[in-house]
Amino acid sequence: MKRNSRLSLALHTLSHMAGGPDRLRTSSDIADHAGTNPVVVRRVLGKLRKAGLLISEKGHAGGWRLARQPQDITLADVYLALDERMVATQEKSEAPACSVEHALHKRVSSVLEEIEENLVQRLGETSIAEVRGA
Amino acid sequence: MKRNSRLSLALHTLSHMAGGPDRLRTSSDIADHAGTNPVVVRRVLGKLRKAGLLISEKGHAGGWRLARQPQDITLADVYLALDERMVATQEKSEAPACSVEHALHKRVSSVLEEIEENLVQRLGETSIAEVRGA
DNA sequence: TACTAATGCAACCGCAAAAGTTACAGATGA
DNA sequence: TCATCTGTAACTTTTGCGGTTGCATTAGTA
Ligand code: FES
Ligand code: FES
Repeated sequence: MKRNSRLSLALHTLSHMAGGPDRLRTSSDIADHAGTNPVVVRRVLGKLRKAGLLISEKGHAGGWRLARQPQDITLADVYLALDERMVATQEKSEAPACSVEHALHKRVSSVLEEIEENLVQRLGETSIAEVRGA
Repeated sequence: MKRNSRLSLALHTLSHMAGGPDRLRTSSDIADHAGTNPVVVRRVLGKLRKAGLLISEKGHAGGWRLARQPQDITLADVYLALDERMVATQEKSEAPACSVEHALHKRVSSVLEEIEENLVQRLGETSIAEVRGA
């Protein structure tokens, strides 16, 4: 696959599921479709399951399906479920040598934070159903 | 450093320069301040120079300074200068097995593209001067 | 002219994150 | 009882990126 694959994989998979929300799909099917492998799929979808976006069923004839209606799943739900931060720094205390202008440093961080929030808000305005829709 | 370091480094550096726009700073000074090394700094700032945001002067007593007034440099300028794409896939033809639903695939990509554009637009609303400002 | 100090750039190293892979336990329907 | 699917852990492979070294070039300065 490529970079940023997790969000991309999640979105593509959910979009497919949006048509035929009741049909169960195995991680193997999904992996074939997405050009990756079942374990990677289960890793990503597992996060979506923990976030309550998907339901998985074990055993024979098991698989994955949407936990809600497509119109009730926003891109922000997906983004947040993956727990990545694309804009803001994944802060690790990063102490700068910038002691005198420490205020400036925090200022930069907070601006980045605002941008991140804005992104999430924007993502919240589109649902999976709309992605599929048109 | 950490993840997303290029945008972060660029923003911090420009913010510092916004106070004292005429003073020349060497990549070495900047590296010390940012906790990295001169070559990395020159790599990142080089992109900003190509984008016309910075001017570098070679030779003895050379260094870096802003090419424009801080209020005329937006975060979008910086983001675009670095030529990264945080949301949209850095498309590499990624041919999906998704032949039947090819339209859906493109749809997903275009949604991601819209989000990316929205991000850039948001970044365009803040200038370096404002970051420093307050 | 010689010396010093800076950028610009290419080539490489090393690390860490992420994908890919293998293996297997547990669950569940046939 | 068997086949099939999830859940997870452990391991390997790939890759992006910061870090490092080296050196040509440029430009002040003595
Ligand atoms: S390191 Fe000085 S502002 Fe961030
Ligand atoms: S792979 Fe099917 S929509 Fe992208």
